[in-house]
Amino acid sequence: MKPYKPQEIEPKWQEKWAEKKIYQAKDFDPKPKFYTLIEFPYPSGAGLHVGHARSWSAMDAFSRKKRMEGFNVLYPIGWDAFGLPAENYALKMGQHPSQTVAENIARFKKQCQDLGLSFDWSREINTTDPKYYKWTQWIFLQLLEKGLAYRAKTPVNWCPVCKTTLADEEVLADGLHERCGQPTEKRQQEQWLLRITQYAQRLLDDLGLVDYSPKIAIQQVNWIGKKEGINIVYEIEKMEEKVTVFTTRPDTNFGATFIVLAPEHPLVEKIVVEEYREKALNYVAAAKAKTEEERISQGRKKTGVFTGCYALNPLTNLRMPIWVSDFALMSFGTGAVVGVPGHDLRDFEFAKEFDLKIIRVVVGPDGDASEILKPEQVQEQEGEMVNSDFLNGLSIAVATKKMMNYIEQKGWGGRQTIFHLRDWVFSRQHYWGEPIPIVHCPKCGIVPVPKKDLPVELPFVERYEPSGTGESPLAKMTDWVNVKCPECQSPAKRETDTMPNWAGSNWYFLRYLDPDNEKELSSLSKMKYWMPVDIYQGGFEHTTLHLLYSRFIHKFLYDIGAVSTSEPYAKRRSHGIVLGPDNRKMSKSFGNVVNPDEIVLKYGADTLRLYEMFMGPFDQTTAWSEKGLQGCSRFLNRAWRLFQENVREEETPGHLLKKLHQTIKKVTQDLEELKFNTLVAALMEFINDWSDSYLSQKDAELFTQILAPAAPHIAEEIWCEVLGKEFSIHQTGWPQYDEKQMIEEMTTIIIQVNGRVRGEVKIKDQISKIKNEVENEAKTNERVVKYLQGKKIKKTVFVPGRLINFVV
RNA sequence: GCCGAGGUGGCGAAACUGGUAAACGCGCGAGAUUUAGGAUCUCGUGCCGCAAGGCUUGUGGGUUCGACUCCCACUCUCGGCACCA
Repeated sequence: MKPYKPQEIEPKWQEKWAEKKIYQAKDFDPKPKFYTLIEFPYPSGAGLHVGHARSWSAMDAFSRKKRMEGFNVLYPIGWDAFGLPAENYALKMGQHPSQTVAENIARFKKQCQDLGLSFDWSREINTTDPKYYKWTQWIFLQLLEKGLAYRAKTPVNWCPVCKTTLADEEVLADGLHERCGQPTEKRQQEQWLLRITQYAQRLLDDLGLVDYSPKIAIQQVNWIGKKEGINIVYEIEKMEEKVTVFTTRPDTNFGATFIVLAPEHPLVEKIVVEEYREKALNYVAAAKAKTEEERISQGRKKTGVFTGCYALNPLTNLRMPIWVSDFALMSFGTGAVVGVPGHDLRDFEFAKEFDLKIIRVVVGPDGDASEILKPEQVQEQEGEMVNSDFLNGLSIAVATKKMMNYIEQKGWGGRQTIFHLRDWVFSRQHYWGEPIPIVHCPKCGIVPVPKKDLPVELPFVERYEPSGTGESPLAKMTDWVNVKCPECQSPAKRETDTMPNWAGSNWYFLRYLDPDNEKELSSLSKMKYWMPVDIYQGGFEHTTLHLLYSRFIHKFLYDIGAVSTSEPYAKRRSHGIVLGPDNRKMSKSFGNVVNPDEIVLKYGADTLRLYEMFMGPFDQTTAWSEKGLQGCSRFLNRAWRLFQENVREEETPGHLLKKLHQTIKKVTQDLEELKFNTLVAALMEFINDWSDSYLSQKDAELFTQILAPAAPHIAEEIWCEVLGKEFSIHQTGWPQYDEKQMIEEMTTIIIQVNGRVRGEVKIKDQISKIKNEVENEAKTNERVVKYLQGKKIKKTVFVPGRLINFVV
């Protein structure tokens, strides 16, 4: 028998697959299309990660099955090569990013090919290719033209290590930069922003049109953070000015006792009375100077200053002191809060700190109607209104509606919907990104580069370290920066900020459809054929980053008629990450990184692919185990041997034929549902049965076919070299299972007494469905008899073909 | 605090619409083969017990003839969000 040598057979078939171009997708093919998308990688210096290998080989198996089922499958890949990590890596290597990126791409590509992934390489794209980013820039100009890109001086997140601004989505909950892990700061800086907020409602609503796994959809809903409330305008005593607050709980307004303004609120300056002025302005200055980190480190301890003015609560005629405190955020609502200390814990803490009046207007389910003195008494959620005139006795929900109507009728305010989602900070002060195609002219102002002059190519610079001054390194390139204004021809300067790394990934899946198009980002007819993406597989960490951004951009492109669908991805699933053998995140510093190259060299790509699918549920985080890998290697070796020794020129025995059809069914279903772990288990179960038996040539072919998606090389080798079939197995059809072959002639019926298993009986399948027959059989069962002796059977529960339960 | 996911053998995990809990793999034990190791093959392997039998899906309760699965309460772990009005 020939030994199984993956190191010999794998490269052989990889070459032949490439030569025969069997994985190329065909535009406009009459077969039904299927577009499988994986997140294209950033080609890091570390090379392919076993995490990449996991999701790509699983989706490869999925795509291979789709192809065999007769779909015209598009499974493409490209490179997301702009951005901070690429720049940082190049700096570390002392090379230009264009060089390191090219090297890294070459390595990644080789690694993908060594894994035998069925990507359509004819459609490979690279976001740093000027022919590609021409269209990234074109999209920016379209956004500008439609007023969705604008410049503003806003507080932005700043990473002092990477020396650049960041989007909110790039800053983690504890204020750390998601890429480098260092603390970020807030800075005021003139920035390009994109009005993603204008699409907030549609991004929310249209989640109903797509099939995203619930946790992805829910996280997007939370991030968009729609809140419906009301803006209430209060008169300020002895002043012209009025103060507007946003609240979702107007029902508690009979309990409102004070107002708090954010330190940045423009009203502070105007209304603060002389006596308190100095103290207040000092507080404002101090609050503005605080970093995020400092604010967080103070915890919930409330600080603040009084302005000396009072707003009037029209419901109660109560004079509500107006305070300034940094717990009110200028970036949320109107930057002003009405304090209801009895029914909001934060307001309570503030009132306690500064000895402000507390009124109870809700009695909770505990019935406590006493004066509110302790935080535990603050009833925020449920209860019945009290001390609230026309609201008394109503539930919170009813009272809220009633009060909203009342306020609107009285003309004190109007309903307002707000979102947590912020506009997207879209400029970075770095070299390695798409130049923003803008010219700043002293006469004409902001002038877009004419579309015929795109792309604005990134100039080659020797020194591209970030300056840290808030200016992009491109600013030093005077030759490049100084241009004539496209409008008036007078001397002007180019925009030197570049786009964030998310820019190129907003629309890359459209470019795969038409990678060489020089006239448009992708042709409408090709989009009409291929779009939407049928399944998009990626990391959960991109839910509120890339996934949300690209939906926004796609909707915009749809609105201007540049794409054919309103949503880019029909279905989205995420996968779990692969941890190191020590159960920690793989990282150089832990020394627990597993390199796929070494695994391929030692065990072969098929073993690696199989193990990555087998290691655990696809959407769940799992630790790497070399032992588990060996189990998969053994499986392939056993299968290899069985194909050589246990295939006969005879009909397959009945029990094994039945198992084969059951396995075909299981593999078919599991692949469709992305249950890769149980699909591999099913294949293993089958060969365990096969090892005591034999298959006919015809049935051995069927098994090879269902093995092919998961282990494509060994399947091809067996197909062509052992079974003597024609190249290629991956272009054959998908086996159909035959329900008739799966029928069992004998069924095991479980016998229970009082719900406890007391015995079992094997009987003919037809008989197992007849109650009387089974009951007689069961009552005389040797093991069961003693449990029934001397007892009276009160009830008999019979599940046809499954079990019988005597209740005594 | 809020939102989400999860807790099953020594380990990774299975279990359809409520119907034999632990499939498959790892590990472990015994044996075969081998000069030895490794590899391979065979058998065994949830826990307690010599056995009969009993116990077992984070904890406590409930519904049911029957619960990993459904309901209620609690608890722990992980992911996300958070002075968000």
